[in-house]
Amino acid sequence: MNRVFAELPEDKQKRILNAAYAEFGMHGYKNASTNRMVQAAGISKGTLFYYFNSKNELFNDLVDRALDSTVAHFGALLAANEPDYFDRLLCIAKLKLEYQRENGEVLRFMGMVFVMKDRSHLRPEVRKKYDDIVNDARKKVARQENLSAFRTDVDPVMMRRMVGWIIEGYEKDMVARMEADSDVWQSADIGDSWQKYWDDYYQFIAVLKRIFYKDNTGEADEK
Amino acid sequence: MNRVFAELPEDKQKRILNAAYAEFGMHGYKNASTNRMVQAAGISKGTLFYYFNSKNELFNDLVDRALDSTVAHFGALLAANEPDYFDRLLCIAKLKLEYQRENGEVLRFMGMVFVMKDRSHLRPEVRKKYDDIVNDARKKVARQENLSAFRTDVDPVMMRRMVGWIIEGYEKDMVARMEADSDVWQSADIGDSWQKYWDDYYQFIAVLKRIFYKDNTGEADEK
DNA sequence: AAACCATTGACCGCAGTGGTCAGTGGGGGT
DNA sequence: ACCCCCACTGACCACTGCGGTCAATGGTTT
Repeated sequence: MNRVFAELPEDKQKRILNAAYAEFGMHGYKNASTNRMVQAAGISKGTLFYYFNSKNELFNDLVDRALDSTVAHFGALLAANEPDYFDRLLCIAKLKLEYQRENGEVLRFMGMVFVMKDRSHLRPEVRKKYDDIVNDARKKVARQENLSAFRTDVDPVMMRRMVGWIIEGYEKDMVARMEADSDVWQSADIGDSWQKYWDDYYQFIAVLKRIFYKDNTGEADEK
Repeated sequence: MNRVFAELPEDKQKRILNAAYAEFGMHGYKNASTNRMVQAAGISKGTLFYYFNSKNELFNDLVDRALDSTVAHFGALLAANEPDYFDRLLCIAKLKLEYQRENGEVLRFMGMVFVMKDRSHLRPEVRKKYDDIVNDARKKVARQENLSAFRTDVDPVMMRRMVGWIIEGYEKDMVARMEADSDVWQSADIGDSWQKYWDDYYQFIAVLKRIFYKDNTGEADEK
């Protein structure tokens, strides 16, 4: 990366990075077009290659930045120790959706990198950094597992998988709803609609507890 | 579609169609390459365009065939009336995975058509046929809804969504496992490993019933 | 005035696209 | 033996879009 880029006004940097994140995130490494990037960023082709010498260098730089950014945002989470399984999921979701709102391109980009089958374009150092971070996170999450409050008539591993699928589905829905409402955000007070989503989510987590924890019968004994 | 193609030996037809299904399914309409298709099918480029006059005609023909094929395979399901919600899901899954095993390319292709945002390449008649079938299926499924056995302490709509996400996740897992085992199938007796998956699935459905139906407490009262 | 340097966009060679068509060769009719 | 038919081939076409380059530009500093 060229020194000049680092000294650019922050908003211009962001415009360029976001355009690149979005393009890679949508089309993957190979099908991402530098032409579309520069058009979206509002700069000329020459400038992009002046800042980053090649498509590959740009890509690796983006991965590196995205890793730093996500670690900075989610790192604290892994240190904290919320004891309840679902409350911990709630924390994760909160951070994730917060990050999604202000940095959606980066998350989609990281998702694409995560499922990318061909990693030959990742520089070894970057690939190592990526693997280290992912493994570290996995280990820390595993250490926090505590399923003692779960109902005992269902295999806990299966239960965790189920919960995972449900959360995934719910979050996908939530993001879709948020994107549908995103034009409203531009003008109206964000706090309100944001709160609405969270009320929904709290209720949703409460349902999960009622279903998967042991001290609730199928019949309504609370509401 | 050329008359000559219809008079081809069935296996040659299938080889060509499957190659095309796979290519479109993997890369979408625009990025699908007729070159890769003919290579995978083991025919020459000229032949493909002799059978189907253009990429677009081929695509529409594939959609049309896929619709007929899936309707033939799943049509009976919508008429039948398995009263239990989960057992009905089980029927669906059984048909789906059966179809998947012998016709995986078609399912992936249909999935791609289903999520395709740009439908400008679908001929109007084919688009209409597609929409009619999808809407018809939706209506019939909705008519069969009967949630009276579900626990009453959770919103039934939310519950149905959760079940949908779980099933989706489980099936994705199952397909992945099946693909990992697919080399085994080639030689060993298929019946056995196939049965293994179904035992798993039955158990999985039993768990869902235990969790989402009302007359089970959180503690083990059956196993 | 001169040197500097961030920025531009026309341009390059290339890879891969959907589609074409003169040519080929085996089978059947005469 | 002949020829005609026609399914089939693959070299070829015009074209698009790619990653990447570089002479030219123009504002700023010396």
